[in-house]
Amino acid sequence: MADLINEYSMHTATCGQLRAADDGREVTLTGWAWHNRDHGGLIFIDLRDRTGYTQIVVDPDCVNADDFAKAEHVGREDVLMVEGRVRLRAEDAVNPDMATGQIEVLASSIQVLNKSVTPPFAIEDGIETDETTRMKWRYLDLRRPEMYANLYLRHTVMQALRRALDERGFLEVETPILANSTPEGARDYIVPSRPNPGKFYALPQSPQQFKQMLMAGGIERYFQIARCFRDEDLRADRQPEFTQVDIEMSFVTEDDVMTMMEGVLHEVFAAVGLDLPIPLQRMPYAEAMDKYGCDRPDIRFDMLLHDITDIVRDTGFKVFASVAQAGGVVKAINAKGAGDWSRGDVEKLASIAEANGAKGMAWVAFTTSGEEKSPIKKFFTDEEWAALKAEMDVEPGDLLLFAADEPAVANAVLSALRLHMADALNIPREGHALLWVVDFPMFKYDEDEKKYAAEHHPFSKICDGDVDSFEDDPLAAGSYAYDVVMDGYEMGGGSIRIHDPEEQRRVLRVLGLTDEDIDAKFGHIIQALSLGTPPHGGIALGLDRLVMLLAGKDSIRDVIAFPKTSSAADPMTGAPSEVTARQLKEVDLRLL
RNA sequence: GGGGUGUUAGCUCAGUUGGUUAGAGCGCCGGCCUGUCACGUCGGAGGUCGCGAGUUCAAGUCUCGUACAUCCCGCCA
Repeated sequence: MADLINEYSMHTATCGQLRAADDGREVTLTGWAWHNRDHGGLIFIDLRDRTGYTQIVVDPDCVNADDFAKAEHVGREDVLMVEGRVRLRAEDAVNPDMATGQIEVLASSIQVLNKSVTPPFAIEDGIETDETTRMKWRYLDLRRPEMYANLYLRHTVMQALRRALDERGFLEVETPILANSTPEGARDYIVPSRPNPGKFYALPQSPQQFKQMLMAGGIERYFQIARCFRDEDLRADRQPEFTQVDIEMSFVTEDDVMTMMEGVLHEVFAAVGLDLPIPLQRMPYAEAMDKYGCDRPDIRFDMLLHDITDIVRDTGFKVFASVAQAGGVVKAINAKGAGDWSRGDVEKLASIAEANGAKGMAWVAFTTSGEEKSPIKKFFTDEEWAALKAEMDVEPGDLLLFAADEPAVANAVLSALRLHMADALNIPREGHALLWVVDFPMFKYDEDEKKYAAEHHPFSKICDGDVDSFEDDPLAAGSYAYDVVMDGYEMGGGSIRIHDPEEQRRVLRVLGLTDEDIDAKFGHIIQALSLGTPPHGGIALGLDRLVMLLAGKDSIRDVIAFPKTSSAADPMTGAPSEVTARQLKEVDLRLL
């Protein structure tokens, strides 16, 4: 074994990097047997490592009988060490689709370092194997070149972030994983504390409080590539643990944070070969909601929402008129190119509208042959119809889809339909589009809980013009918060924080906390603010989402080495699992 | 918590109106093969049709329940 280790250290080449210029080199290659083509008297083995693959030629005239016999029985994913000589391929044997296709390695010896049983799925790009199967044998999945490329991309992004932030004077500081439960926000993952029976840590939903304490501690510029935990249901872009690039700065304005972030992102994009034009567009929250129906608009295509409430306020179509007169809104999108869809296909869209809270979905189709097909046209006057067509810029081939409801529902419905129609109509969404969404409201009203909640989080600073009286009309108060949106995803968000202890206390009171709650849960923050915490602000980027989008994937699972399934389980390790009675007793817990 | 889709060979899937012995491609095993690169070719093995009930003379197929996966709504300060 010692000899083998020494031989490993004598590697002279990797499988993916040999070229015609290497002709004649004696090399030692290690890797996995990928494809094996046994021609009886001559055997080809594609040997793969993380850099690519090379064709090994096993000729009985060049290896001993033992090694030839080994080559005959090489199976997929066997781990090999091959010694041999690089040689140019004959002209008609060159493989132009292969990076190393100019050459091959004529083996002089073959060692099998480890046999593999037949793998449960092919180690190839583009496989359509079920994700659970891939996750159960994740180490095999990671051998696939595209998965290595995803992790390499992630690495490149992380290194570029570290470099860019270091150059700007940021200190990388680690904050606790065993933290405190917070009353606001997502459900916590909790961890029992053995020395403190009946008490629990919470895994951090973000390092938010710690990074503010670091500002109180005079660090001034902090960052961390931080693991965050939220015990909420999963999505394609949500895992129970995920990674934030967490950043905080003292003595800054919104503009300072956004400008700094633009510079960092520009360098990150450059590191992966992309040009990110900066400064980024800044869109007020209200405009995003008005035109796109959501606060994370994909601005790579239009199909904007139009407010037609005024046009239909007195129309004979009672659904529209009653919503308009009751203070709701009637909005519409124009899906150009869907005007010839069958009635059945159009009506199937109603299920998307209903999934987002609509009671129904009105539509008008303008066929390319000039017909106007709609169940609602008969209710409109000629003037209303003309105004509608003018507002929606109607041409033959258009399909109008309507939502009439309270603004939040109408926006949600049309936002979902807009994205669906962009997919259905193959509207190009290539490249990347980033923008800032700014001017967020401080509060929203939670109808279920019958109380106010923070739109971003309760540490965001309230706009100067609203700060004296936000208790009177919380929903009217703005905050110095900003999101960075990429390709229709919320890729990051941040704010200038409250540094006045009384303002912080007032905000928490609006959220329904008593002074006792505030002292118990946020006393350390209030106290820090009263002890010379500088004005500060920051941002957190969703690293998984950023890398996912840069990799062109639609799930963050593809850019996380060991992700979890939709039930937050790991099919490979079996986590989560039961613990022993003794373990429970040690932390003073009993299962119900 | 709710809705959609799915679960058949190691992998990806097909399986008609409920009907006899459940198929294909790839992979796997064996034979042949000295220029292939998704090698070719000949042969072979491989199935508790997710699980549990029910209807029926008969269930992969119909009904109910359930588990898991995946997408979405709620949720995610």
